[in-house]
Amino acid sequence: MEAMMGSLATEKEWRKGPWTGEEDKLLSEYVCLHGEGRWSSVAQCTGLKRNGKSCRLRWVNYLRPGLKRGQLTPIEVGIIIELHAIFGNKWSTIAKYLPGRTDNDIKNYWRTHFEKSGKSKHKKLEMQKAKVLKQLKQKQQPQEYDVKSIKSHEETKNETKSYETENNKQKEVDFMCPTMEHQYIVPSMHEGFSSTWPDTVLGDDGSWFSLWDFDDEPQCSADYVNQFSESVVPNQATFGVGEDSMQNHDKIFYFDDI
DNA sequence: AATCCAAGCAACCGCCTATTC
DNA sequence: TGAATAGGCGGTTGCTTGGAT
Repeated sequence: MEAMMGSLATEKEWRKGPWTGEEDKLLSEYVCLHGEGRWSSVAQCTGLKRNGKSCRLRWVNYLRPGLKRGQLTPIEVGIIIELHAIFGNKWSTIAKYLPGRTDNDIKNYWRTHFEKSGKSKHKKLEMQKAKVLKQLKQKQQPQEYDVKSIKSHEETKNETKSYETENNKQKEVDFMCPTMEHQYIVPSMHEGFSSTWPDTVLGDDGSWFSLWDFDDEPQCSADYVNQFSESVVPNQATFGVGEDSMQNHDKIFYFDDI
């Protein structure tokens, strides 16, 4: 009876606004003990005055291990552009191909950089996006670079969804540890990439330009290309970083080609 | 130094779907 | 089978910060 009354009272007193360190600690401890899920029980078990949705969001977007902080790398941006052309505003789907980035991160980035126009700083990206979208529409068999493999991957996942929902343990593992497939699809996420590669994206002429207006000329070293190439397995989607750099791949996508 | 403004980000809201009873 | 509940997702809001004037 008391527990019930407490529960009812709690529902009317959900805390909102920024999370404190203490709240983060309580939530993290809860997840460590009970795993992800059962978010509505967090308040009961920990005394947190946060509702289940708020707890889940805080964990997924901020506390979850393995999250990446800081600016998106140019390759991540490229992946987002490509996947957005395929999936539209399916941020959570796109996020699955960018380990360490959340749907919220991607959504915020997209909104900041692509949904606002008129700023010269972003015009090249706008043009690049428009070009990608236009060309993808024109091609019935949009490549070689594998839109198809990504799509079939999603279909396969849908088919196995019922199995996964019956297997919560597996679901948790999938959630915490992106599949190997995903990791191969997004080689840019490998350690060291973001720190060694300048913040550039491919321009209309095939050359790289800086996203953040750095004065330094972007560099596309052979080491980088090799590192990139070696991390890609056959028959997986890959994302081009330059025409000269990756011609040895059977399935490759060049911005220039579309 | 003060003010304004845009970018970035965290968090909330509402809707939809899946699950449970 | 239908209602209730929980979880997931996309859209939106509001706060903070840093740069420009």
